[in-house]
Amino acid sequence: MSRAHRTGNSPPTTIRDVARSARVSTATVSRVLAGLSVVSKPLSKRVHAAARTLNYQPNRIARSLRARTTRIAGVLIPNIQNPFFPGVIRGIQDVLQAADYTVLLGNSDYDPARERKYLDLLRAEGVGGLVLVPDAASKKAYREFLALGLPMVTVDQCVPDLAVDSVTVTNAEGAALVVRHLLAVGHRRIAIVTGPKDAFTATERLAGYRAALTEARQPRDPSLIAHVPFRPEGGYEAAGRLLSLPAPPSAIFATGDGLALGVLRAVHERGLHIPRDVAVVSFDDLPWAAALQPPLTTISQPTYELGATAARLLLERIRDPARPVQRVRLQTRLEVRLSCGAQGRGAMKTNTAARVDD
Amino acid sequence: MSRAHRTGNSPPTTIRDVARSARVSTATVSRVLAGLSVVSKPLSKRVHAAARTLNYQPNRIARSLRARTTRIAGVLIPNIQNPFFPGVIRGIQDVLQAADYTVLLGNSDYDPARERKYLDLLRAEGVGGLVLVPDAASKKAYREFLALGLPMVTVDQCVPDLAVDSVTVTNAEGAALVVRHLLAVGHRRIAIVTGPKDAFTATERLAGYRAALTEARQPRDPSLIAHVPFRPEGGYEAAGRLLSLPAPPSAIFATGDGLALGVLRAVHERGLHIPRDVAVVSFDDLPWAAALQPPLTTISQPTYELGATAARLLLERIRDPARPVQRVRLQTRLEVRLSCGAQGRGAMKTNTAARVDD
DNA sequence: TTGTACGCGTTATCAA
DNA sequence: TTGATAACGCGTACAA
Repeated sequence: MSRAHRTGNSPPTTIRDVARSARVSTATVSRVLAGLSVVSKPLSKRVHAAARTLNYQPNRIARSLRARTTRIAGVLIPNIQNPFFPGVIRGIQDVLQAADYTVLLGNSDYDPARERKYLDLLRAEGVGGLVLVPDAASKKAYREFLALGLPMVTVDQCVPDLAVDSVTVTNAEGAALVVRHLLAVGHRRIAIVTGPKDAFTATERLAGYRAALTEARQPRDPSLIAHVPFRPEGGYEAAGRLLSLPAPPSAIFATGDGLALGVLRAVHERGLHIPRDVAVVSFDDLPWAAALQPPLTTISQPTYELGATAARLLLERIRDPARPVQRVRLQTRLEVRLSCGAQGRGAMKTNTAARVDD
Repeated sequence: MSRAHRTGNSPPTTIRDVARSARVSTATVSRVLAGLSVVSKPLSKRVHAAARTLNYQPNRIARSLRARTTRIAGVLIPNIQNPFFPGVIRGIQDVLQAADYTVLLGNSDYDPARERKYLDLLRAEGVGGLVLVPDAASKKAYREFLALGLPMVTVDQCVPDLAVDSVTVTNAEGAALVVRHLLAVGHRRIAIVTGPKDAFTATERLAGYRAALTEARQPRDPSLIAHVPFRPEGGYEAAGRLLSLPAPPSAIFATGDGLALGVLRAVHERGLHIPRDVAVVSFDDLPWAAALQPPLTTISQPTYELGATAARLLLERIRDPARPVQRVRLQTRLEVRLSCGAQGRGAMKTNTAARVDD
């Protein structure tokens, strides 16, 4: 009696309720609903009917306990507030949800300790797999996770000598595209503001920058290369230094839109005009890049696809843990707008934009 | 033998392993680790030692099955890609994680069907509570969730006649701040671009706009009010219409930075100068607002605190399901920058900025 | 204070 | 083909 009117919520229907209602055993109900085993037509019908009328939903927790794994996938991101990630998360989620997986999201905040803690938590929650934007610092933790036999996929960044599926973009090629375009438009002193030396994307983009310069037989001035944290403040500080150089650059390539925000601030504070006094180009193409004045020329990344692909890789690995490691590269694309000076440098106008677009 | 070298991963240690190692019963282990019941010193010590050396982590799934609830909290957001939400999520996550809760994140995409599905899923995963950015469309689904006795908190938006804890900001007051400032700076034809009529924040901000106009005894021109979807395209379209008016506004108040992005594009496309030809003010103060040229004057919202407060309310409600409903309002703040024409309108310069800042 | 034993809701094994 | 029953790992009556 006291149970009956508890808080007004009736206890959820279990497999036993369905079994009783259909006058079969719980085993039969399970078999019918799993659809694997063969059950006779009449019983099957009765079970389905009972399940429907009782609005039976299998208890995922009990199922997990039994199966020793859940249909939950962990997603571990260094910083949700970086506007690059939401698109990725979205892609991951859409694909996983379609496969009846739920997403458990974590934020490591670029802190190895926090990351570690989250990894443990995910394990404890019994996740069936993990999509991860790795941080160079915690290779050991990843190894442990992998050693447990848990499926794992890396997005955006790679952990060099870890045999794990990964999805990244063509960082070097994208950076080279930028530099080639800048050269074509007439720039000669091109600076690069990139992330920490141990960050995979920072390194690759820097490599692309160098390659493009070499390929054009341009000198490489080390003072035009800045390594800073991947945040607006980093870009601000780096741009400040670069613009104070005796021979300042005529173009600054920020390898991320966050960085570019800081670069822009430094440029504006000095009253410099973009692109007349200095061109600014970036990497990411976040939604606001086109709204800036002048609109920002950037490398566009397929964030959604990055996530969706990672999720697909994860599902495949869950299905077949023994399959060979896959390393997928997604294409980047140069979005030529005005901040690079494509149309603003008088005699130097070129049709690079058209050339690049195709 | 075949089990022994499975995939190289030893089976996780259970409470039984600890019990055996400490030469006590599983019940004692459970009691010691829960710390509720009283256990004698020596046994307690042995248990702790055993647990530590075996690196025992209680299985959360088994625990959930037993407790009929999990230490997972659901978070349901209409759209992660809206840069307003990551800050909120971050706040939620920090607080919940500190309380040993994990966050299960969902994206409804403003689609009631998807939202519905996610709500069901969260229930199936046995979440212990829910933090929700509600969508007017699915009031019924929320009611059901609540009827199940599941703790729930609403952020950013309110569901008017639903008795549920909520955290929102002072939308009307913020909007009024904007309008008063624009009036003080000399604007008379002030347009507002806001969200759909059934969106709580859109309505409140519109109310603030109206109130400020009335309070200053200014006429209200209905053609200066635009309701559009809360996305850049909406802002673009609305601004286009407004600027084509026979008597166009001298200032446009976009009630969200996403909207402002579209407004800005429309203004730029017409070759209009901000703030000389038209002022633009916004709501949210996303990280890039200050990097625009001119820097965007906006109402700043405490996104992180919004999330953190919601999480705290949720924890409190979980602890005490019977406590009275709490509706918390967080303060907004006007960030006066240049897009409003505070310093750009010659004779109309005022010291509003200083007045507002304190 | 400690231990035994049951049940949470499933699925899988074994007999019938 | 179907049903009884034993796990999965934990917490907690209840008994000792």
